[in-house]
Amino acid sequence: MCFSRGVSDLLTIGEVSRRSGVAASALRFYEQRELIDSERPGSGHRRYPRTVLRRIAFIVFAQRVGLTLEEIGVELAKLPRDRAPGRRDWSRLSSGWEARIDRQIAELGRLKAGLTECIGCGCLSLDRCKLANPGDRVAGLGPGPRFWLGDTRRTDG
Amino acid sequence: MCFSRGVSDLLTIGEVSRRSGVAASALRFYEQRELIDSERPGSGHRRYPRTVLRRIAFIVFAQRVGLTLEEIGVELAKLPRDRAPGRRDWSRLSSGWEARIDRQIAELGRLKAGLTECIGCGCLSLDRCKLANPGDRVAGLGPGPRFWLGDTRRTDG
DNA sequence: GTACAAGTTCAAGTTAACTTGAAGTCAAGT
DNA sequence: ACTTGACTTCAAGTTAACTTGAACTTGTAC
Repeated sequence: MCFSRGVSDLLTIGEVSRRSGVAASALRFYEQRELIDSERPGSGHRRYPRTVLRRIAFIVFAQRVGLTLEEIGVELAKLPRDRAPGRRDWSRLSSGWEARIDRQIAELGRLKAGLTECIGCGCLSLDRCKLANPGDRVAGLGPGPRFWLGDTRRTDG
Repeated sequence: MCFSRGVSDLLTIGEVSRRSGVAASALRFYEQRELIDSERPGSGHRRYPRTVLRRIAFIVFAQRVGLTLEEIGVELAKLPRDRAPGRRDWSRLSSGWEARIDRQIAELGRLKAGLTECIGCGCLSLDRCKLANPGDRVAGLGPGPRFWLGDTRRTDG
């Protein structure tokens, strides 16, 4: 419980974890995936500059929006390496998120409308209701492992 | 019953798979999880009554709505065992789905509003923005993976 | 100087919902 | 009878995003 680090610019992994709400194991995992990085002065213990917090914030936000860590890595790679990323840089990366959320909302709306229709009329059946058909599906939507629900297999016929 | 058409009433697993769009392996898996069942007359091959299609439809829909197979199993267990489930039975089971979808939409709406605010003002930071950590869902959700940060909130208040 | 908290690596485990593979059986057409 | 395709079981693999555990080292408070 020592907060005597006021002078130093660098944060330990525990401090970063506490400040970000992201577990230390997750931070090591992110580093392994090259989403963040750290210095190792002397002891081998990780030290992070404060800017890592913003990077972590980006990762957490992006996950909420539905990006995978791989996609997030691609986005992060677009940041300038020669200078500290500014507000505009971050903003550019997240510019597509609103549209993405809108699409998710729209898809849920269609699902809801379809449910009302299908259950209201009692035709809860795969023959009749296009709702469950893979033609109209959207992967990565909402909760649940969409990977397995999507059309991994061709369903022609 | 009286005017039975014999075995032609029963479907093979391949037929059910084709009609439902659900892979045969998934059907076996569902049976193992006791979400559906089958007869085994003679050969050991599964034979399904047509009513299984409606049951499968329910499973697929429920997944789209975001229920896990375990939750779906609980729901299906509420169906009457002494008679064939009717429209009302199915409808009762899915009565909460619309509200559930509405909650998901509302949450996405909040996310979007928060994004506009946070990115617009450039405060993309975990310190300031409550968005990334609504309640305490990000930190300390207990063991196991925090899948997608979107679903692990069975404990919502 | 000695606890003990906090850090390290690495491999393996967790979760959901399946899929894949191996090795064998059954059914239908010719 | 033979061939082909559909079916069977069972165990193990897949995916993402981490977590957990073991064995060990470093940092610091007293």
